[in-house]
Amino acid sequence: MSNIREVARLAGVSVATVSRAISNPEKVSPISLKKVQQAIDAVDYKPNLLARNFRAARSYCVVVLLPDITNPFFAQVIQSLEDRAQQKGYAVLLGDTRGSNKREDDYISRVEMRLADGVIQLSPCSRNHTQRGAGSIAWVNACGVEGTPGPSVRVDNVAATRSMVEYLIALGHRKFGVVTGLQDNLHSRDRRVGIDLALNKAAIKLDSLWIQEGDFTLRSGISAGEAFASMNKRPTAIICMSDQMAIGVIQALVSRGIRVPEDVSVTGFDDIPYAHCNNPTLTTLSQPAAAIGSTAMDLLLRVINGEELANTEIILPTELIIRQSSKAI
Amino acid sequence: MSNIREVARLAGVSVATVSRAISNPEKVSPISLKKVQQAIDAVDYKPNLLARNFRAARSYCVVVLLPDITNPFFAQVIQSLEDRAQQKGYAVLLGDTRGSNKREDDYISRVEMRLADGVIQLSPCSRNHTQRGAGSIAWVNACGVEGTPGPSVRVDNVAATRSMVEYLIALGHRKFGVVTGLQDNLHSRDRRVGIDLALNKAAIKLDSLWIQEGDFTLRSGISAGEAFASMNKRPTAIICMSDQMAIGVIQALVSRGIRVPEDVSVTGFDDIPYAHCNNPTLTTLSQPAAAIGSTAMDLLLRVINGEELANTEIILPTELIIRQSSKAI
DNA sequence: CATCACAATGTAACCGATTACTCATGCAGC
DNA sequence: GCTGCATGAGTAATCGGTTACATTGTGATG
Repeated sequence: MSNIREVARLAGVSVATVSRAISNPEKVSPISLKKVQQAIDAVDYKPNLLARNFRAARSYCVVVLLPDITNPFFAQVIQSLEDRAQQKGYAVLLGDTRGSNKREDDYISRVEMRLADGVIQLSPCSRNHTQRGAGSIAWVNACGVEGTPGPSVRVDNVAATRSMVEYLIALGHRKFGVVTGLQDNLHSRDRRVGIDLALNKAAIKLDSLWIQEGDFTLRSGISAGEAFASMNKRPTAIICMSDQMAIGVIQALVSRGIRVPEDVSVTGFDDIPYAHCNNPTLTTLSQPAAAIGSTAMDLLLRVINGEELANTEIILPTELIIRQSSKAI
Repeated sequence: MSNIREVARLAGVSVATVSRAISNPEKVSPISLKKVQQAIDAVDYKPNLLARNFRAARSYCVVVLLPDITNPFFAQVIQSLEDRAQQKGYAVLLGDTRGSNKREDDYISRVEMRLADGVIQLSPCSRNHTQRGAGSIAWVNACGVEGTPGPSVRVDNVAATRSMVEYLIALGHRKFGVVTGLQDNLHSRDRRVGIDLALNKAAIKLDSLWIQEGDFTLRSGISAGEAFASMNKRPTAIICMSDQMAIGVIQALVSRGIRVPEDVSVTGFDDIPYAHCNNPTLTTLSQPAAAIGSTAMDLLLRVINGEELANTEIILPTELIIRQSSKAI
């Protein structure tokens, strides 16, 4: 493997000149530049960026922590994150935690050990991570909830689900089912708050039998749908906290002969691409995945470059997307 | 930021002893070990792995090149890849190329510049990359096609689509539509070969009007479905080269009042999770995504560790999954 | 002609770890 | 008591770049 010293020798200049020829060509005479260029071509020299980064104490790498890359919503966010990262000369280390704290810690320690310059966390931060060094580590939260410490970008989950429930109430619904995320997930909490706000205002009570706990996946949606299908009395509208779960719920209901939306309306959250390819197409709350991704990356790069963003919180808009899976009672 | 010298000073030992205490504790006396441990705790020392890796000339990072992370099939593969990588102490750099050769080259150059130890390419290699150093770069192809140079893991695309067409012929179908990937994509070619083999054997001709070019995405499936919907004469079965396209095709057909499978059967390829949550559920060819991922990572790590695998080719089985979207004529 | 500014280049320290090599010490065996 | 060996620990070179600082040469200016 050729290194800078070999190039210098071949070009008849010093290593400093070679280094400058590569990173500050304007500081090198045209003659030297040409000699260096020829030597580089001759030995097919590629600078060792591991060495460069080591010297610069920068890895030009960021970790993206997410619970599940197979969730199309996250896939969209990470695609946009990565776009922006690439534009700025950064690479994205995939940190699919699958809900494991140990894996999350492993990835965070990569930053502490300088293999990455920062972390973007694509989920609410459930653990108290201030003590884990959110102070010392460049850290941005995306897709989180109200009250997240540090810089963050998110949507207003409370207002979003509230608008969904208000819409359903306007359609005449009074009996609601809810499919939540895991109980200790903060998304579940915020989205539930929005639901309760709208229900309380309309003086509607939520039957606890009709609250099913899921984990945002298709599979858990199917289970919840089966649970609803096997009930004697059913809600007229089921609000799901993710599109994946909504699609699962619909699948389970339909396969048991319960029609959506004729017998029951079902709504989702996220507006993943499959939402408008489902049959029936899915009424849902659209999150701006691409904007969340690029904004989060921009924030993180600013933090990495030393800007003091403290608790900068960027809130992006959701949109109620009305499709076939909901109808008036 | 504390470094090894500071720990050594604090512990009253040499840097060599600290280094050994961390990586070869059995070579250090219990007394020194304890002093070092205390010093490490005292200054909250984290070894700089960037320095370590530089010294070792290893990045413990691999690049995964894929065309589109929002395709759930790739998401599943990469999840399994990453699992295995993490087990072995490696990290996964996400290389979503979105079909851009420039981006692909950017990622490959990260390996040449030692920021990554190897590449797993999750798509057929379309360009002649032997000259790009598939010889010098640790490189494994996954999800490719017959005749890929270097180590690879894949399914038999020809046999798979052939079995699908044979199944449809057995159901009585004679008029076939096909939704392909991009024309120059090698998957399209192989899968087409399988289709043609089965059709030729049954002496069935393919009408070129019924061959639609897509790009494996939902969107392109919708376009293809619209094209079929607007035809006067339609095939009785549409074979799609990805589940995403099949779901898009079904969506477009159904929204124009064409029933699936009563009016037309539609089949996919991949068996993504949405395939069995679609309405109708999708008849498709299942690829072992998780096995592909872990096998590819295992292969790559062997190559990185100097094993000579040459043209090792691992072929994993597909399975014909019959669901609701196909029926006898 | 002396002085100075500036451009181009070279020398060598440096980043933070690992590790080959050296050295000191202690103990067993004769 | 001497030799030989094992063990533990220290010294310093090393990885491949970057860059502060030193040096040289050139041309402009008074």
